[in-house]
This record gives sequence, C-alpha cells and structure tokens, in this order.
Amino acid sequence: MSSLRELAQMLGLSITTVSRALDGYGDVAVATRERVLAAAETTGYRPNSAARRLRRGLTEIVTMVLPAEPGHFNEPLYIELLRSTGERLAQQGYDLTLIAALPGPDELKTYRRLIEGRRTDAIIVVRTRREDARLRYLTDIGFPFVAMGRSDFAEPYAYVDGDGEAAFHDAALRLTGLGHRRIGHLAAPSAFTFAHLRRSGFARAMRDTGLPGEIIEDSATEAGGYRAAGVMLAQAQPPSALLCATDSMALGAMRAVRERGLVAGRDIAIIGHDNIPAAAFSDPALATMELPIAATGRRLAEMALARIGGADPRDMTEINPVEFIPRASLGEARG
Amino acid sequence: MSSLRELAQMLGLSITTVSRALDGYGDVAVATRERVLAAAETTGYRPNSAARRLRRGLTEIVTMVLPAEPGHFNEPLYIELLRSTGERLAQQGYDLTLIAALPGPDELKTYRRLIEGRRTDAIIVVRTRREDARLRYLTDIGFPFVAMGRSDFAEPYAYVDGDGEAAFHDAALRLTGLGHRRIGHLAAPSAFTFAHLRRSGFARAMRDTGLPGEIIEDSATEAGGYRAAGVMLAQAQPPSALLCATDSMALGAMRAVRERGLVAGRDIAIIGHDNIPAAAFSDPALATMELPIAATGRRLAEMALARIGGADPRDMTEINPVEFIPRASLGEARG
DNA sequence: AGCCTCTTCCAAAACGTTTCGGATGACATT
DNA sequence: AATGTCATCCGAAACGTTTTGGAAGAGGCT
Repeated sequence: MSSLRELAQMLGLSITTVSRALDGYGDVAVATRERVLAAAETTGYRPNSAARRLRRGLTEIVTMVLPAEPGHFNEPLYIELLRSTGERLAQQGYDLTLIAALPGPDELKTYRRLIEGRRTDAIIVVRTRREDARLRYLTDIGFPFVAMGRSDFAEPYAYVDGDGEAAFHDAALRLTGLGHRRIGHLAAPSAFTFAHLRRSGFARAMRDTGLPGEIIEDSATEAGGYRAAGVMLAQAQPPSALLCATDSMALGAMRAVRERGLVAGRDIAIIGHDNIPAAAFSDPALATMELPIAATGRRLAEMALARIGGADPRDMTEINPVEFIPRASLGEARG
Repeated sequence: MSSLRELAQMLGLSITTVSRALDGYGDVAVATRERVLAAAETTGYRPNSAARRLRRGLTEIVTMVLPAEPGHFNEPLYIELLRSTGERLAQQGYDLTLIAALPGPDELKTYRRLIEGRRTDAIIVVRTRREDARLRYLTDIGFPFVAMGRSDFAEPYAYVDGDGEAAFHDAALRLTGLGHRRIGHLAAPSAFTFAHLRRSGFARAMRDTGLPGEIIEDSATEAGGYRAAGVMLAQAQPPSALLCATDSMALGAMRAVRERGLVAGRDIAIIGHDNIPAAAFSDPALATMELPIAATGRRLAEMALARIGGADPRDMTEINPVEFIPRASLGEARG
C-alpha cells in the first residue's frame, strides 16, 4: 500500500480523513480512526517522505558536518557520537546525514549548498574553533544549528561540551598532590576551543600552585604527542609529569618517554583525555578522562530538534563534568 | 530565488523551458540556455530537493547501516569509510545518511522502515556475516545494495572487500619464514566473514607448512585479544608468534604478553590488521596490515550509484590486496 | 419551527519539480 | 500555394502529502 489515496479508496473514506486519522486529529470519529489505523497496519502503509517533506517544507533531516582532514579523521569519539545522535533523531522520525568539510576557504560553501538546497533542517557543528566563521554564518542567516564544543562567538548559540577547563585544572592539581613539581602540558592546536580550554585549566592550576608549568603545542595525534614530548624531555630539567590534551597525544608521548629509557608511571606520570579503547591496554595503562559521549550525542539531537521547533538557543547550553580515570601511568606519590 | 516559477517569471519564459535549460536538454536555444544559466547563477537558484525527489521518485540518498554495538562501535575504519563514501556521493549530488542497527531479530525492521518509507535509494551494508539475512532480504525485494565485505550468500551481489584470506596466509608464511614453528591465531567471531576468511588464510598456511597452528576465538576488541592471548600463553608449549585478526585484539594480546614477563618482538612475534593509529605507537610498534580504506569507500559509493542506475551486481565484485606493514613487534629471525 | 452547536467528514489547493504531448513559426521542398 | 521539417517553446498533468475552509447531518434549545 503505497499511497494515501489507495488506502482511502480501500476504506471508502476521503484522503483527508485518512490523513487526519493517522495524524491523530480530534476531528475524526474514534471508530473511524481505529479502522484506519488497523488498515494502515495490515497493509504496511508508510507515508512517502518526499511528499510530506515537500508539503511541510521540512526535510526531517539533521546533518552533521565532520572535519575531514584526510589523515586523521579517526577520532574514535565521533563514531559513537554519530550512533547516539542518529538513534535519538530516529526516535523522532528524523534521519541523520553526514558530510565532510575541510576547514578552509571552501568550508562555508559546503554549508551554503546544504542550506540553500534545503537538504537539511538543522546542522550539528563539531570540532568548534575559538574563531569560528561557521557559527557566524549560521547565526547571521538564522539557520538552526547546534555545536558540539564552544567558541569565542559572542551571540547566543546552542551547545553541549565537556568541562575541559575544570578537568585539566583538577588533573594538574592531582599531579601536584602526588608530589610533582615540574609538570608539562602537551597542548593541541589552540585554535580549537577544546584545546584552549584544557590548556587554560592547566595554566590556572599552575597559577594556583605557583609552579612553572610548561606548555608545548602540536597536532592532536600520536605523532604530535611524540614530537611535543620529545622536545619537552630534551630539556635540562625535564618534567616529571605530562598532562596531554588527548589520549592520542599521550600514546605518542609514551613512545618518546620509552625511547629516552624512562618508564611511564615510575619515572614520569602521564595523563590523557578521551578514554579511547587503546588507552586501557597501553604499557603502562593510560590514566585518562572521559566525557559521556553517548549522552552528549543524545542531547545534541534533542537540541537540534528543539531549534527546528523554534526554541531559543539561549536556554540550550550544557557543560558536562568529565570523569577522571586513574590508571598505572599516573604512578605513585613521589618523595 | 527559491523556485523555478519565480525564475521563469523573471526571464519571461515558461517553467518548462527553464527547467529543461537547466537540465541541458537539446530542445532549448543556446542563447536561451545561457540566459537561464546566468540568471540561475546570479540569483543563486537551487532546485528544491523534496520536489525533485517526489517527482522523480528518487531520494538522492544512499544509506549506510552501521553495526551499533554500544560498547565497541569505534573501529577507526568506519569513520574514514564514511568520509570517503560521502565525498564520492556528494560529487553526484547524493547525500549519505547513517543509521545504526543492532544485529538481531529487529535488525531487518530498520531496513524495512528505511525502504518502505522510501527514505533511501540504496543501502550500503557493512560488517557482513557469513549467514546474512540482510543480503537475503534485500536481494529478495530487489532493492539496490552494496556490501563492504563478503558473505556465504549464493546469489550475485555487489561488494568490495580486502583479500584477508591471502593476507593472513602470507603473514603466517612470513612468520614461518622467520623460523616460528608454533603460531597462534587470535580469531574474531567466525560469524563475521572477515574473521572467517582471515582464519581460513591462516589455516591454509598451516596446512601448507604442516605446522600445528592453534586458533582461539574471542571478540574483536582489546579485551577479547587480551583474553584469547591469556589462554594461549597459559599452555605448556605456548606459541612464539601471534597472528591477530585485528589491531585491537593485537593490542590486547600485547598486554597479556607483558603480564607474563615476555617481550613482544623478542620472545614472541605479534601481527595485527587494520593499521589503526595507535598501532604505530605501541610498545613495541605493532606489525600490521592495511587495506586501502579511502579507495574502498569511493568504490562503494560508485557501485551504489551504479546499482541505482540499474547495473547488474554480477559485474561489481572487487577484492583488493592488503599491504603488509612490518614493525618491531614482528621481531627478528629466530635460531 | 427556527436557530445553534457539535461532530464528522470531505473537496480542493498547494508545495516545486519533471515530462508528455503538442503549439507556433520559420524555412525549405514539392 | 500547399505541405513537410525543424527548432523552440509551453500548458497541464502528475508525484503524495497536509491543511484550509467549509458541508452535512444530528441533536439541543428557545
């Protein structure tokens, strides 16, 4: 049964009545509604989504735009995020589509094509940057969007984020509590807000404690962590603890540590962030931090739907606590 | 400029002519076509996709259904696959949507909802199983689909896959060539075709060489590899080499090896498969195998489009070679 | 009886595109 | 001058839904 017309014909009703019965209007007699629902059930009627979309002016699609650096798209985070967001949207009859857009001059073109072609009702922006032209553009044209992560953008916008600032502040204090006096931070590129916040939390802890606290920035990959740790350990007085912006960087740092004959968890403490699966199986197991990624995905979906419904983004800002996960790389308290 | 009607009015032409000019039909004067194209360009006209979809009966959407085990969805593979597939589809004006479906009794419901609601023109099935009800269902109803990975399914279907059988056969011979005489295979659940093929390749190499070759199966995760390796190493005569179905399993196995005071790459050789980023930074660096995932994604997209166009799946089967990546965990030749 | 209110139903329009089946002239051919 | 052939163009239908603005009838009230 592929159309409302056939269904109506079969039941001896008008298209209008069948449509309204299925949508649950109060407008149709209870007996009739039940007859319609039963018939729709047995014939397996499914409304044609293109027709519904055309008529209602909605696509019933939410789009997530993924940063598409060809080499390192593989943050394990994102796939779990996609799953949870997609599942929540599906509950509401929405589909999740995915496009890749490289940061750069052509980035906004992708957004424009998406919006002007009316291919989506809302956009989920991930990997936000401190200065983010995407938020500016979407806000200016009044298109519904939700961000995963924050930005320096001044106008109100909906977002979900982990409290990386507090998490790195606490982690740094945890290290000083263990007796560390020279702590290094391997930072991710500070153009990204998440990297900036984690660095700020670390810096605040250093100010609180009056310790020096050194920072080296590199890309948020194993290779980046390896390079940054290499530089840091080559100093005359290398740090006794490395607080890394991501687990990937921390795994890279571990290799640099090993190559210098040091033992992580004994000679030097290492902490990461993300709790990727490999982190629990590194040598030694990597102490890390985790934010509730599935819940984040669900909230992003719910916010996107609310924005489509016209809700005010002012009320949609959410900063979630990050859980610390101690493991062997944290080491023991030092003399 | 949001509709063909407005554009036509502005140009003093009929909707028909404008539409045909934009679609490049031969039955419109060159001068007219150029006038139309110029106007469309300056006004930024974009056809309404819902209307076009309704009229043409196509959604211009391809859907990838991801296996949604909540815990371990995070194969780094998939995100790169999504990126490359999505990019290729976008070149053709197609969108890639994503849904998650758990294997199990309700799995086919997700497919049915998708197809009967006409929400997609083709489906990409990933993580194929030897007995895969999805291929049966899609073939029976004649819906266009493409599989990443093979299945025991008898009827012709389009797929792209890596040659895991040959890769594991070669890897096993490589180990015997290094002098190993007791080789263990940590297999992934053999219901999955990829796991079955890798196991078969290993088994064939053992037959070829007349060596015993032991196999233990567990889940394709770090934890699974850890467990399986633990069992294998607890034997009276443990193997001197472990060939693991995936890098995740290999990283888990490395931990089991360490806990027994053995050193991977010296006391025992370890090989994985996938070349995940963490593999290059484990201790020791993990020897592994890699298949061209971006190319695979592109081919999946192209095949999906061809199937939508009505092409015969018989001509669309592709098995790509897997590249071996030697690293320290492979060890030296033994006495 | 006349008037109102309620319940239940429906015809028709609209969303914006593609496409079928001509219509209109211009020009060449007989 | 009549006919045929092209090159251009267009009107109208169709895709399947949602929604507006009633219509028809039943029953209650004065």
